[in-house]
Amino acid sequence: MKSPEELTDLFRATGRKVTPQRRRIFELLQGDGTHPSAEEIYRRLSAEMATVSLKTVYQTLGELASMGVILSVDVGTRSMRFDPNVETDHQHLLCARCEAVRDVVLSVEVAPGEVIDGYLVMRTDVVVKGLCPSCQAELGEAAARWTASGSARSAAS
Amino acid sequence: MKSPEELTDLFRATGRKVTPQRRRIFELLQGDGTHPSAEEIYRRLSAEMATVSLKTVYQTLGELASMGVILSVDVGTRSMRFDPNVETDHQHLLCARCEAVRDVVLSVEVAPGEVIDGYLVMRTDVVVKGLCPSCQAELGEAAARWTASGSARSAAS
DNA sequence: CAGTATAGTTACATTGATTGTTGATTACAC
DNA sequence: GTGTAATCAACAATCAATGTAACTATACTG
Repeated sequence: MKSPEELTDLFRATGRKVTPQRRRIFELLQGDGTHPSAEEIYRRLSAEMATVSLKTVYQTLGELASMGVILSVDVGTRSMRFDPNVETDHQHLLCARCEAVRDVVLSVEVAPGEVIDGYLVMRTDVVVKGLCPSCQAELGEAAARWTASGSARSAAS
Repeated sequence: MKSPEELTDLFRATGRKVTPQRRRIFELLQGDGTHPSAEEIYRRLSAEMATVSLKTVYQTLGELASMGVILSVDVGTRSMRFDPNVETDHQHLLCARCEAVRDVVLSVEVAPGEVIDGYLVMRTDVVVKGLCPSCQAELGEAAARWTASGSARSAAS
């Protein structure tokens, strides 16, 4: 992701204003590989700026996403997750238990521009659902059974 | 998907009751390849049974899904889509414009049971986003531009 | 460096999909 | 047929996300 300074310039250059709340959101996202939700960013920001509104967070994240500076990722958890990694093409790993999300590079067999079953392909999104290392550790040998059973309801595709 | 008769037996065998509304939902799902949402099923059902409630539809679809008779599919549209095809392993094609969903068989490079980046894999879901044939036709040569621009907001992964 | 247009902020209301609650109704095993 | 547990319909509630409107602050301008 671009640095907070670069984002500040980019925002001003595109007629946007940079407020303390926005600058802080830029900083919080920098190098964050945990794919936080808007609520999570809001939680962190609220700790320092008691009066920020959730709306401000959604708005800033939305602008960053529409500018292509971050990615808004839908992995089937109820809420959108935000990913500062736009440099490398990648897919996502989702923990079925704790909902941790991690980037993973996979080769995708369907490329944009191709036509498959009559559909003109734009993009292909892959979500690999499994158990993260710490959830495996917490579950112990129950992990194999948990994965076999498909975990929670809603097969999510 | 199992036939309405088989489902009736299966429901009774598992202590569930089969009401006219449920039987009709079984029938509506039979061989439906359009991946209807709960609202869509409700819309169709309401045409014949004016007083059905949306809750009943959600409840019945939820039970069918938890019994493994249908799949509840999350392709990033706001609402869940339901898929009677549980026989063959497949992935999904989503039209970015009209939100039509179609099954597609793709080879997936990550198999359940494997460990990737420390994650114990349970399942891999692929959503190929593009333009369906009729939307391409409606857009004409604008189709290429539309797909290039990524269409609507929210890159959905 | 002050003035001001305009974007951003907050608090609050609203939407849309889905789920919870409850009292009335009904399927179905006996 | 009848009893009783499951299901139903109507309504309220939830959760993520967005819309509204009055107020505030940023960043050009002179």
